[in-house]
Amino acid sequence: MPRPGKNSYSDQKPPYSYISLTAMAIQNSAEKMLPLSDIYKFIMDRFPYYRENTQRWQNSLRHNLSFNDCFIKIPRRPDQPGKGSFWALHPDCGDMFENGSFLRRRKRFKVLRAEHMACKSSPMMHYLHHHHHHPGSKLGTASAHHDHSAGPASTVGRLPPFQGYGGITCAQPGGFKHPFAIENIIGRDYKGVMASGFPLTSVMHHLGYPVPPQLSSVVNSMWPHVGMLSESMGGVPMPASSEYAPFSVTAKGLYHSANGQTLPAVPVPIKPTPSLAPVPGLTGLQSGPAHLCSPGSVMEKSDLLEGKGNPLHPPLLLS
DNA sequence: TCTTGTTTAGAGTACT
DNA sequence: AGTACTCTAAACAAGA
Repeated sequence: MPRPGKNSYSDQKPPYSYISLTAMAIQNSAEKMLPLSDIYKFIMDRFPYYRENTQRWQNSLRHNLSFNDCFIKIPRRPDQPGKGSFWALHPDCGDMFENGSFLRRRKRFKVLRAEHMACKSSPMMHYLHHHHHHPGSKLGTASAHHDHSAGPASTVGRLPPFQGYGGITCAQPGGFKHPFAIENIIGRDYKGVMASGFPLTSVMHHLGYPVPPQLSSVVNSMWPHVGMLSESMGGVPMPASSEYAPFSVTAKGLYHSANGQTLPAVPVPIKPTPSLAPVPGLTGLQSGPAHLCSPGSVMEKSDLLEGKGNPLHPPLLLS
């Protein structure tokens, strides 16, 4: 069996669905929204597999963007010339991949008719609505001394300080953590991992603060093809990895909490390809639900309407 | 013309 | 087994 590492997975299909790849790209962007071409670029940069047969997978990807309610289209402003719209993640789509598999969602995200009108037809209005009524979040309050408006200095300079949905509480009063936020991707045990100082960088990123290179380099070493904290965030430049980080990272120390227990910190395909060998020290995680995203569960829209509380996450404890 | 976006359809696969 | 989800293909329209 080929061992993870050098070029093992370079040309193999990544263990992610197009939906997860797209969400990754969007979530990784500074503004939490990307034009189609940038989504393509992100995927091709990170996954050599997708540098071929572009017509095929790009068609599928476009299909996914249109078909799935978890993606919303945000029109360009008149002063933002360019082709196509921006694509963002629906603020309520929550933990689509909470079962730990990035190949298959637990449940398709579907918006209600009325909301669909607001989000799909006029997503920017939806964004404005949410942003207006939910200007803060638990993440925000956790660092209340920071000026929330001091977001990422709009690296592209083409948009207003659109912070994406990552900081919007929306229907999750406990603090919305997007499934593709690094917190959810690499682990749920905040307390344990916080001890290593790791998710702090993501939180900082969420809040729009520059991240010290020494911190972001840790992140990049764990999830290099995602590059959550890339050069645009002031972190170290992220090489286009030829490996799939979840199976090749050497982050043993970071995956273990203080009591030595191994954390379910990697996205695991339901049916790993033979070459997707488990990382030493992560045995037992490659099969079955990993629950790596959060202990919360995706709620039906009807549940939301019935006011059954936070459907996704308990309040985030940062202390 | 090329890119983007929408829609329909069918096959394959995982989940319940 | 039935259902749900993903992937692929294709046709078509609209806009840059």
